[in-house]
Amino acid sequence: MAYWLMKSEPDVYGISHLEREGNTLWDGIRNYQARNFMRSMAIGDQAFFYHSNTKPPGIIGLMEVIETGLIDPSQFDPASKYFDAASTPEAPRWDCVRLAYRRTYPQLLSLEELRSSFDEQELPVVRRGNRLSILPVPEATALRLLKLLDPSR
DNA sequence: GCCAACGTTGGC
DNA sequence: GCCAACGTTGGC
Repeated sequence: MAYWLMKSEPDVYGISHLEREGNTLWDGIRNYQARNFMRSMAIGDQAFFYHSNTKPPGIIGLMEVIETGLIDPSQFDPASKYFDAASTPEAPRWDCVRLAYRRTYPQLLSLEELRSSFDEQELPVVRRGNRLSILPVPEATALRLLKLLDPSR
């Protein structure tokens, strides 16, 4: 079982949306590196939900991968901002996974706090200018994160 | 609003 | 294949 960090802007799609829906298709990823990380996900993997472009940014919740290898339908929808005219149903370019809501933490663990606890090797999201919206989290880092997020467990 | 850190595109 | 121009993400 692997751990991941996945960013989303709470104004667009935040942890409260996911809590309401129960699970969601993580679509709209249009970066090959991020897509390849999704391709390497397995059912049961845990993903930290990171609120980006907000004040303050940071980890707010936990999700679980419940389906993999799904074709991203938004690439074929001309009305979608994620429409990709170069992608065909015969050879889809973008795929995604389905994530289930697991929990919302009582307090957001801010980027500033993350920087004081982890270096760039342990948690790449702390690197200045890191734009990748999906990142792997090494197990040792994940276990420390879980403890920081919920000391009672 | 600024800018760092990329990724993408297209001319050559 | 190189690289300049441009676009995007996202922190500050």
